[in-house]
Amino acid sequence: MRPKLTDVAKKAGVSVTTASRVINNYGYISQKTREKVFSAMEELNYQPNSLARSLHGKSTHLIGVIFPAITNPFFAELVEQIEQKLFSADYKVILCNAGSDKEKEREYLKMLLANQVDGIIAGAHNLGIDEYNRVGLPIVSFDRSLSEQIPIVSCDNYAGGKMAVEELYAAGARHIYFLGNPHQSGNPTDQRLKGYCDMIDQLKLSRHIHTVSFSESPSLKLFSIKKLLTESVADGIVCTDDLTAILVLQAARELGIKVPEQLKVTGFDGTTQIQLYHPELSTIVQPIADIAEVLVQVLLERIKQPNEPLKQMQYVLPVEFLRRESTFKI
Amino acid sequence: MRPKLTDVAKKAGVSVTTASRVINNYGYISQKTREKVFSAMEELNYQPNSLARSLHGKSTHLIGVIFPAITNPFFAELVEQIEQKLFSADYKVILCNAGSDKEKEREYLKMLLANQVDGIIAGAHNLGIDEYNRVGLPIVSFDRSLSEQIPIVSCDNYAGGKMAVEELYAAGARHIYFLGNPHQSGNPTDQRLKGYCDMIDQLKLSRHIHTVSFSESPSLKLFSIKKLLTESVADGIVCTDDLTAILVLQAARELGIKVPEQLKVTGFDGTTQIQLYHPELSTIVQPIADIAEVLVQVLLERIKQPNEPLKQMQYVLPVEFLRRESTFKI
DNA sequence: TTCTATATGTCAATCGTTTATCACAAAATA
DNA sequence: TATTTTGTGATAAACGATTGACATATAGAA
Repeated sequence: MRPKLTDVAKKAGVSVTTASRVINNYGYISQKTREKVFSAMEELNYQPNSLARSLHGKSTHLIGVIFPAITNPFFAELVEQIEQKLFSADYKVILCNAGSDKEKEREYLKMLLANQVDGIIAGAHNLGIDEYNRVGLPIVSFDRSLSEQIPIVSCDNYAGGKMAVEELYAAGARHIYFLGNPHQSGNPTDQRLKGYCDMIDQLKLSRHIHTVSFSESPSLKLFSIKKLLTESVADGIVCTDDLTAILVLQAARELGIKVPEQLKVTGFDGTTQIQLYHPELSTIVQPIADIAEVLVQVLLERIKQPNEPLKQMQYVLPVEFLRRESTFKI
Repeated sequence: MRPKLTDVAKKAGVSVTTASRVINNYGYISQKTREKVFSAMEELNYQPNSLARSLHGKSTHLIGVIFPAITNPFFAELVEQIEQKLFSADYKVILCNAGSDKEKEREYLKMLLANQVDGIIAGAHNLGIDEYNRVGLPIVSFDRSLSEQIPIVSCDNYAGGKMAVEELYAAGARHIYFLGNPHQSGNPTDQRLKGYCDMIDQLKLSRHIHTVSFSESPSLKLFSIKKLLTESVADGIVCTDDLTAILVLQAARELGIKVPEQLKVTGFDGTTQIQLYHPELSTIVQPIADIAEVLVQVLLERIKQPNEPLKQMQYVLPVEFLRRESTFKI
């Protein structure tokens, strides 16, 4: 049995009240007693039961963080940043890896409520708006509008889409394809697509929109990309994420298509990992650290002042183009 | 204010006792009341406060999972597997990204205790044995011996080290270098090194052991790898992890060294991600799903029967060699 | 000496939920 | 009709910690 406050008090030779006074630092306490209690805690490896504490209205200092998959380097880096920032603010993370599973996300949401988290950062979006609306807790959403009440943080997906086309065009590509997830309303990828379309139109090129399912297995994805490359006349491809872009590079290599000479490719996300381990890939870089920072700041503000009206509903952070070999001009 | 049991009872027009009976499914309850209570819960979006519940001796069904960094694909995949398996067993994960920070790991350990987790899976090892010993909770360790009482799950690092040398030798390499983290006692990498040494001796080759710090920034790492490649006569390199191996490939490419003609390289870990996005790399594949399975099974057994003596202290899972282009025989 | 700041203890209520005990009634069974 | 089963409610104790009210004691200051 884990030790409790009474055990500490007994060991220190003081009353429970005094022990509690030491721990919670209120009332008059002599230096001597303070030390006695602390060393008793130390000896017993005592940790105040935060469950019991929270019952008293004290906050749990727990934040639920829901994302689709930490094996995706982008989410991994974002979650790690979020975790670090919350940790410095003395909050701890309960990580929910919801996948693309509606039921799992719902389960997790319930669990977070049951565990009295102080707030939620939602990055997985399998559930409908109303389910998030009913939570009755401070929530901040990443990259997707959940409801009127929930602020959204995202990068400038639209500008990213335009930028990618612009760069490919400047590098000489004229048959610029878009390769992304199947359309799903409300999805941030839509903005990237919109950026692509608008810039294509502006340049008086023609649109070529292809989709590969995100959830599809990468080997299948690779297969359909090869099909696309052989059947099309593309000399430029805007991918909606880096992993897809790498598959394109791979497919091109296998088919003997030279990048960037015959084909230019851009990705999206620009994680540190991809930048380091695939230094040949040009990409739209999301400001991951900043996104994390804003998510955390906005959430903590909501937690501290839940009744303040929202200052801002949308936080759109700028993206940057990282020019690497895959879009070099010949 | 979140709704409580009394609110549900009131809304359903029953007593708290009855409501509790419905939720906890005991005693006599008519179908009618059951429905009334459930629909009241539904309407209020009620979740029983798991804090209060746990106070009553019910388990939290929370597991602490401590790892150094989820941005490392190996840990990401392992953690994701663990999370999935725990979820199916109706346990939820509190993720602790401890980095290489002793203090942070300690903080997290405290937090997990305070939150009454049912058990811990420890994959970060900044802390000493005694700190884990004092926890007084079911713990399972990944890849490192923590104490006499704590079972360890790992892959067969020793066999992996031998296997890598064997493969490089078979492919024609005779100057086989070892590239890994600086020595740190108790570290599983030591076993990989030992495997390397034993096999090198057995083949009557000479040992060449080089280290690059794990925590070092990858660009620095890349720099020292280039230095190694230019200054040495290596024709084979055994890397202790895939990421390092990829840097070696990158360095070789930049230096115009042909892989596998002039240099053969093996990695270690063999995550799905690396296999997919770096299909040219030969590597020792750890059975990630199996490791997760064993970690979870052993832990859950400890939780269910904390007093049973441990059946086994070490669970060593087999590794496999994945032969790809980087170790092709010319 | 009297007053007060400091230091500690006792006691009890509280947080939200669970659960045991009693009590009572209606329905089903003998 | 008598008895048992089923269904519900009221009450209170418990989980571990917090906190306020109150009592008491000692030190030093006025």
